[in-house]
Amino acid sequence: MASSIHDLARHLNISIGTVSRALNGRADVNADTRQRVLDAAAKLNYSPNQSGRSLRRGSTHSIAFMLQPHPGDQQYGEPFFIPFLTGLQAKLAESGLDLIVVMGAPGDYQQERLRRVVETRRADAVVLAWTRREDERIDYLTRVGFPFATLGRSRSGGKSYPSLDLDFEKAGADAVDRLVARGHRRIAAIRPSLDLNFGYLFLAGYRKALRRHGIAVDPELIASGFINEAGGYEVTPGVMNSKDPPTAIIFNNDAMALGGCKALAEMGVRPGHDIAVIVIVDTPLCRYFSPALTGFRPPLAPMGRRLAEMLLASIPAYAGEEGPRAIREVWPLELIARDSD
Amino acid sequence: MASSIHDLARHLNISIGTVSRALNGRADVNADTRQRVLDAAAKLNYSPNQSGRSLRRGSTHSIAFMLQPHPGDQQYGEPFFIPFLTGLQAKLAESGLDLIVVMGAPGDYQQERLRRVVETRRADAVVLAWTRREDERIDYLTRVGFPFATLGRSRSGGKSYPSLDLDFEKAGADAVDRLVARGHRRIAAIRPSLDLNFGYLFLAGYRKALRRHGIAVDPELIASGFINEAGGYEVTPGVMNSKDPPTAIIFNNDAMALGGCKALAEMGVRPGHDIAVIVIVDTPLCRYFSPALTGFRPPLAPMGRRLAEMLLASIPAYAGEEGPRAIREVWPLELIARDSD
DNA sequence: GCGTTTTCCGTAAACGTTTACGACAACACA
DNA sequence: TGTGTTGTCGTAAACGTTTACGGAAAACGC
Repeated sequence: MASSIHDLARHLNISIGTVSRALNGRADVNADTRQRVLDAAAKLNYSPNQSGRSLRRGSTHSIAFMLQPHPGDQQYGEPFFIPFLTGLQAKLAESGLDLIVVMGAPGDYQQERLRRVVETRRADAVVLAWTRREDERIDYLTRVGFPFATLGRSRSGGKSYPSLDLDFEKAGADAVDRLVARGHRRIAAIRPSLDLNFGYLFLAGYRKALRRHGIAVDPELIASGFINEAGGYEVTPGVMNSKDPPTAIIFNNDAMALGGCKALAEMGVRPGHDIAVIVIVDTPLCRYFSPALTGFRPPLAPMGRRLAEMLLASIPAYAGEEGPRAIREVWPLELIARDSD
Repeated sequence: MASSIHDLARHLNISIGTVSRALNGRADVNADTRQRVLDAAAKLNYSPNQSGRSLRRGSTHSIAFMLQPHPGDQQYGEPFFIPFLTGLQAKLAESGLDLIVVMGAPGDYQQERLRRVVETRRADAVVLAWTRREDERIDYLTRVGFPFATLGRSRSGGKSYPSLDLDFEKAGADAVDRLVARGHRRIAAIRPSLDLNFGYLFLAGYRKALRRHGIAVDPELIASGFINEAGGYEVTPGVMNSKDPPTAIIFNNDAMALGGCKALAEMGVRPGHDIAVIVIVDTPLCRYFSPALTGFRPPLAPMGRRLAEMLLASIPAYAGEEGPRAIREVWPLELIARDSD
């Protein structure tokens, strides 16, 4: 059914070696025969068998992105990644690479899946997201020497791999600065319960800025929950019912903010009027919420493109003349002022 | 670095044929040697090279899901699919199959990517989502005889392939019934502009129910926009400014509803007070919105599992004794009453 | 004219599996 | 003792590529 390189060779009465060389643009083939091969390939609708090619070349020509629902996030997922993946895909496609997203079951933190991808050599490299402070995936990949890049930083694995992250620490501090400038002194922080590194960084920036303003950090104003609507909803009443309630809340992401605002509404407190709200990782949801939520919008698609570049630059086969190198970048996060603070 | 079947054979002093048979659980191998092979495989951390295996078997042991941002939906994506994919993955994993998600660039409607997957034999079957009324992807796949299943119906391709869909027509009608029972006669419908089949079905149900109640369908109350927040936001003022404005709006999905509610808020009309709102495809967003939006929640994870079963049942190699068959199902959509209508 | 280089192409091995086939031993049965 | 059966294993081919190697013919230098 599908035509192979042998079909082409038979059809043209030449050897398969020549066909392969013609197709792969090698120099030692007559311009004339090359054209004939190309024409025949188009006519017979030939495209190379991926398995045969990978087997021989020892590379799959594809990059894997690990995607996995979090525990406590069974119901819906993270729209965050789609534009990121779009950018990633676009850049990889320019180098003729395919992006495959491998799904895992919720909760098992990818170790199993990751091993499977690596050991069955399903991809030439992987991209990790939602890095943790100490990340066993990173340890594993560096240990076995498998190429990878991360969206987000980690303390694991040294500086040997490319990574791209947003400056959540600065965003946390900026949010505090903005709120303090508007007269707030009681500022709550709501972050994910998992040890995701961006939650940690955000909190570090929050703490630092508070201290800089001479405001004591009050543990009662810091809460953590699942990184979704339910998490924000469950955790917000706790900080509101503290002895000295906050006049402002910073949420780590949009879903938590949505849940939190629901809880606030049920308590009769209106975001933007009775309390200020800022969200760190903002999405279109924030813009279309009422009141529109002030937040920091990540440039996801450009980040995807850039991380693809960085990954490629770290792999000997794709790195340019400068040779392979592990680029690490941290991008600023820009505040978009809206109506909620 | 990675151990092959030859390494195992050398290590155990037996032939590669026997090793392979032992690993694959064939009958003609001594129970004793089988155990030794299994032990050695575990010890040497062996796992089969996917390319070699696919090449020989002629199958990749993986199923592809095509994911692609829509035009006009550049910025963020559709969280809808994550739980669906989780269910799909879980079921496929039980049969030892991998799920790979192949990303495309926004807007090109997958044709190119799909051809690539099929022609390079990257997967044994594909799963399509967001089916259109006439769907060239389906035409293509039936034409070349490549196995597939769809989430959603289509008029293309006859009844030769498995499909699972939700009863959007009934949901549309149910929404109208509910609103009419509560005294509404001016009911607007806001749906996606693309010819996605679920938008079409929803509108058909809406029309039918309206007629059943003796209410004329007013074209001014029907609008279509991009299937995201921006789409709902842009289109809602139009129907509100019609000569005889609606007292109720049915949105096709949560993102459009969010954008629409934003537009309503800016016009000073409050969902749940001044106007009734129902959304057809509801997500956690609807629950945590204020007011909580009445909607129809799709059981996404079970749908994923079921579609995997149906796909497997349609492929000779995986179908049971009944032989391959194309199961088609339409599931009911259950209304969850909340505060917005 | 001869020797040397260049151009182009065919041959065959290799990548890691799976599997049809046959070989051999052990055993059963007459 | 001969014949057939059963259990276990090795051999080798095959899947579709890529590529090192060598060879034939053409082109070139003198």
